[in-house]
Amino acid sequence: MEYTSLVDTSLDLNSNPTHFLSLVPKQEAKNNSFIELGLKLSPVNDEATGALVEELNRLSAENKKLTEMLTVMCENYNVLQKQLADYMNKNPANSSDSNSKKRKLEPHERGVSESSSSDEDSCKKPIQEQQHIKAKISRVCVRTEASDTGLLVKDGYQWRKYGQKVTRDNPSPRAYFKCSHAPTCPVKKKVQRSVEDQSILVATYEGEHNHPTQSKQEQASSGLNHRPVATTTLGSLPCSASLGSSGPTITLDLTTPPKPPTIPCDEAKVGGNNRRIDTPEFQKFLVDQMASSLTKDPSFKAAIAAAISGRMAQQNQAQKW
DNA sequence: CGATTTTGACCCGCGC
DNA sequence: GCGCGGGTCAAAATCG
Repeated sequence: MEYTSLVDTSLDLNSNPTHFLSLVPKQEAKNNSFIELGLKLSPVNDEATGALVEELNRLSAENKKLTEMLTVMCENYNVLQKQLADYMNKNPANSSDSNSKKRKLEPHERGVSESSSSDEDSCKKPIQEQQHIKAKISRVCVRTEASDTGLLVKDGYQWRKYGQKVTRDNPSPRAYFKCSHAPTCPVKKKVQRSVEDQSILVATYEGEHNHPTQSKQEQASSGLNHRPVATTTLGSLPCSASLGSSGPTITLDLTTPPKPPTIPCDEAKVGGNNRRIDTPEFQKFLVDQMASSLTKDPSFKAAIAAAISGRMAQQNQAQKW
């Protein structure tokens, strides 16, 4: 059992669209709802911006409370894990299967599974240290066309591929990239297709960029890979987020049109509390978690900015026609 | 012709 | 100590 399964915050951003739309006047929400995500791409309306800042502050406070709740959950998880270990010791026959399949974990898997231990630790570690770790490694999942075999995840930065390997646990090759925008930039990126779903590219970023991203024009011209994000209203994008010690994982579905929220029953339970994911309180938490995850990750911000500006350019073109 | 990608070789940490 | 596997290097190939 992985820690992340207990705090799986996977959600469709569209799960509660009214929450987003209620923050700004309808007309503006239609065109500028991405502002909730901290992407100040165009100065629209000072009043609306002020209201949003206020809303963000309120959500930050809520987020703090929820972080405390998460800490409690971590402790509960530790207790459960100990109980499981005891049970496994008493019933070795049941555990033989997992023992026989001893294997080295993928780095990104390690990131997730280590989240069990490191998140355990993180419950005790100072918050500053946790944030330091989270700033160093982040993961972004991008859904692509199944037929698309490329390993390119454009995110507003310029990358130079320096290696490719086929790893043991995943038949798809893993590509290694270095940031080539600035020679001194220490950031590295690993991109590999997900074992479970070949259409999902998992990009793992290590380090932080010590330079600004590409210019808006460059981003717009490069666009997002595979398929441009087909909407400026990010709130309707099929998207999910999950927590891990290696930082938040964002999954963007760039291939499917926005769908109504569909949350599997078993995913709708959180931890042992059987808390429903569709409660307003929990959805608020998820949305807040999403927003903070997105705004924390500069690469993701750049990717969204590129996608949005690209889309806006498309719309401008369409209007001219 | 410079930048980028490809790919085999090498290095190094880890488990046995 | 040895083998395995992930990560990196660097020469050759390719691209624009």
